[in-house]
Amino acid sequence: MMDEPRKTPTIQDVARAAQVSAATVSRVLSSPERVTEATRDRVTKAVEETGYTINQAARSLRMQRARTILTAMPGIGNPFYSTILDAVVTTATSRGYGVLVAGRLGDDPARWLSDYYQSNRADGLLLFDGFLETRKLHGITGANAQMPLVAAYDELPDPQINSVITDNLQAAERAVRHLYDLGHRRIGHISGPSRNTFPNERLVGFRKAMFEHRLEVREEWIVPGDYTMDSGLAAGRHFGGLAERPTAVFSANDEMAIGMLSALKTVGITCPRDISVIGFDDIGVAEHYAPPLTTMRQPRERIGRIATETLIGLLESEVRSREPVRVVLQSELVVRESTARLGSG
Amino acid sequence: MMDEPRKTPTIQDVARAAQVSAATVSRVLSSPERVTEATRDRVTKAVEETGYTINQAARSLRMQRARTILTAMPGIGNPFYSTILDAVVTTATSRGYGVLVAGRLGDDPARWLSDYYQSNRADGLLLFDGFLETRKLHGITGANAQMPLVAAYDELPDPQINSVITDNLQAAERAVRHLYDLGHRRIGHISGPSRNTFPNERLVGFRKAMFEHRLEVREEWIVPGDYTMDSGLAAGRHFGGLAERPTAVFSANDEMAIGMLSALKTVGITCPRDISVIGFDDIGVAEHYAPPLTTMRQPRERIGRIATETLIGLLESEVRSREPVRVVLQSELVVRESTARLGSG
DNA sequence: TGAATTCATGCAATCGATTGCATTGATCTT
DNA sequence: AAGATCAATGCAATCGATTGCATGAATTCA
Repeated sequence: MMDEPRKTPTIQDVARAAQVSAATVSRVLSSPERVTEATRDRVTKAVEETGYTINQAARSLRMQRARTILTAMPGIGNPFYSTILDAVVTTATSRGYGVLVAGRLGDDPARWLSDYYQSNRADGLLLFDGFLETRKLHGITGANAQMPLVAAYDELPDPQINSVITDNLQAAERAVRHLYDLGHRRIGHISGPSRNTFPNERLVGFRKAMFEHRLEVREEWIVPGDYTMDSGLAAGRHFGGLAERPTAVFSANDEMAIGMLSALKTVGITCPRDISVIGFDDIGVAEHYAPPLTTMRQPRERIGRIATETLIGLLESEVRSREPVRVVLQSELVVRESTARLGSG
Repeated sequence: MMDEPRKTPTIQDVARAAQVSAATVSRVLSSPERVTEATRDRVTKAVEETGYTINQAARSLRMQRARTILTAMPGIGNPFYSTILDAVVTTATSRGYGVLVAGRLGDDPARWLSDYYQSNRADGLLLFDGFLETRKLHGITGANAQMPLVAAYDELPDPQINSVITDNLQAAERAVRHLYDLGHRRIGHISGPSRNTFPNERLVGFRKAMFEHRLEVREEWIVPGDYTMDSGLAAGRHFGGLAERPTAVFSANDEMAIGMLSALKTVGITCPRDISVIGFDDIGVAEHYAPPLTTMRQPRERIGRIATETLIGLLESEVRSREPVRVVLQSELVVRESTARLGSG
């Protein structure tokens, strides 16, 4: 018996083995109830014997659907997004969908992404990249390429597009209230980047909460960041050099909080003795940082799962409803040791 | 002018617009030199006008190649792997390949993965999961499904399969030597998990280095871990409860080092005053942890890039060489503040 | 029992791109 | 000038699965 490289079996091979037509095999696979039990068994057996696997390329071509979703995120290396991606993959896989990951987007992201759709590689898009301008997005949804799309990122997505988001305003208020409740009155903020026209949502929430608590907002206590540890480091240096420092800081994400603490520590300012810090996201290290970080935990796993389910639901429903889907999730305050009662140090 | 949903243009549409046959359009796209400049221009123009994108499903079906690679990793949420994935996506995209991410593997991972291959969804596999047993892997490479495969993970992969790895033995020795040079003689280790038959490589390197430096290896100073922060935490508690503690610890990865420090801090043991720690990988937070972590930096970006290039090279070479490819990269010692000269605290 | 209905299955067209072979016209050779 | 050579292009088969329609057998009903 030669060990020759026999090709992978096709539906025809199965049909021959089961002594039926290819059409019947196809039916057994997709709508078994339409086939007699006897033939069904014969076919099932033949499938097993031949080791048949459906050829997705052929299937996609014929059905005009790839059973694959595309994901786009600003940086997969970022632990925040990678957790979401994990949930996306798990959910999509269990529903029989593949997950493609888009690389760094070039000059024309909309075109780049919709190419995946036009070329029949992906049926829909999960967009986790808030930096992609809404304006450019219209190239994806509008025009001739109507790629189904669910956006899931921090900042307000265009209300016209389906989205799964967390309530940043409310979360920012909770964060500030937590600091307020601990007695802090001089509160600073490291903000995320603002998009073109809109100010950063967490920054807005911060201002709103400060106003509601009748606290003074000092502009020198609001430092713009870009969600990287390095920008947190810069913010830390800024606060460290100030004559009058806030007693507590709300950072728009954990990385920047960590960067800030790292910078402050080098100039002898320790947390929570000299300054309290609350972060955002609850990334993996937050719990084990020194000190363990108080933070607003985003339900990342849920974001990923729900966004995926929403998209797949969209793909599989015949009627495309006009109303965009909007899911708003809440973040959760996780109190650890980086925030302390004022003066307790 | 109606805004009716015109379908995405096919090669036939382009052919009609350019007044040539579909065959010619195809040739302009794949081997332009075989076509007159005049027709080539006409076709190029027609492609632009129609906004034509090649239908990958049809192409895959005809060519029996999907221009897509599959990646499998134990946990995408893990920052170590997500950085690698980032590099993989960037590299693959620039070479015109898509990247599919496999979900959690079920009972029969080999079967599961090779299904992607048989079903013409992926042309090859990048395997970053060392926990997948080599024995099970043979189902992927052997049998009727000869899926091209490049493995890139810590532990010794089967020498028969292509791999991109780092030299763990050497790295472990460097780590121990660093501690030794700082005057440490009582050195402990938090190890990664051992695979069935083989002991963990970094553990082996640790023992080897200890032997070479003629240092005593105390079994109670070697704590098994599983690369999670929680297992580092447990290790920290273990060390904390010991009557005689090591003065320095080599942790098989950064997360466990962080977990350990976090546990030790709660019992008043601080780093580097009371204990020095060197980690492994140089994940993002290592630099900004308190204290900043000394670590063996793995060239994650290179691992991802080289593995991808190797796999694509394999896919595109006509002849499948019998000799497996093996690339061995070196890790780099990054000295920060978690390691200090003995007695300098 | 014969007509009507139902049901399982097969036939063949189709999805869109690629490519071996055939054809055409131009260029070269002697 | 006639045949040989070559380059550019078209024709048509092919990849493998799905599905509307046709067929024939079995079942139901009068």
